[in-house]
Amino acid sequence: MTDHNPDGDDHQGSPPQSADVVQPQMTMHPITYSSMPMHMYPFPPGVLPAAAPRTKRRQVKNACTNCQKACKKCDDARPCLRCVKYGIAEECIDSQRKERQKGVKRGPYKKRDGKSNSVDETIDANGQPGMVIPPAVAATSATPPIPYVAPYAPFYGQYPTHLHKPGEGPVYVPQLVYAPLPPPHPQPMPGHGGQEGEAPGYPPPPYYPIFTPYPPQYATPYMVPAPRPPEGQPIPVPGMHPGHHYQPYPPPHMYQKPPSRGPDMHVAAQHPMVDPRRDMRYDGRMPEALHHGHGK
DNA sequence: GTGTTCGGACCCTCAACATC
DNA sequence: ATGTTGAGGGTCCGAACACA
Repeated sequence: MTDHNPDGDDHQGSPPQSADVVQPQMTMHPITYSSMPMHMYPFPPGVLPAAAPRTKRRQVKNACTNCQKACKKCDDARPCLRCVKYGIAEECIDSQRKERQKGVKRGPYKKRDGKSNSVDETIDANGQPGMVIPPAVAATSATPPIPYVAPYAPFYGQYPTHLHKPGEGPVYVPQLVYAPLPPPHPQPMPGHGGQEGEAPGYPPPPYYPIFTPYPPQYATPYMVPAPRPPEGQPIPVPGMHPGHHYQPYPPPHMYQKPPSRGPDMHVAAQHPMVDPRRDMRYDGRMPEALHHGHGK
């Protein structure tokens, strides 16, 4: 509608692929916030707004036929994560979309009350320009959600915007955001630093996505506030490097196990840093029986 | 406990419409 | 030309169910 996503079809820099296993032709798997419903963003406790507004979920532009049939989350890559997971990568093709019908007459528009819809301004909380409030955010709430409001964020992170168009590079704006969890077993990632064409999607150990979408309750123990930069110093544009934001990794027992339910959750158990509902990983199991015809 | 199905809420796209 | 509106049509969450 009038809303737009603050997070785009972001293609974050990604950890190096491990080509041998699941991704014969690795394409980018936007496993980051693009595949992460915004209501799942990791807020540390105590910082989470009392009544955290439900945030929008992201959708891919075009789901593959398999995901479409199964009504499951797809992603932009082909093969998509889900198809890869179920070993049907070769069947992972874009579904056909109907042509939008034209010539549909519409009645006159209602005027918005109060008229002027000039919402988003690039004025930050200090009254300084530079803090870009994504249109959707600004337009949908009188008080912008936390990630965009505070002059200084409790945590620094990177929030890919949706302001770029296909063909353009993603636009990253330093945002007031909470840092993601680190991987449980940090390992040197060869050539890491966000490589193009990489698939953060299914990193067999030791590779893990930098962004690990976790529900808040599972994402708290090690998140620490990023230090406020010294006076006069610019707010650092955070990289996706855990070292910017985290305390040392906790022992595995400190991880809470996500609620187990459904097949995807099973995968999670093997990859504790993964919220499988948002971000499945290949586990070599057979594909589910894809039901046919949803009749919608 | 794990895997599948699917209703329906949610989201995106984009043509029609409105305003400058 | 540019901005806004809002409906069409797609995505996928999450509850319910089935199965091992």
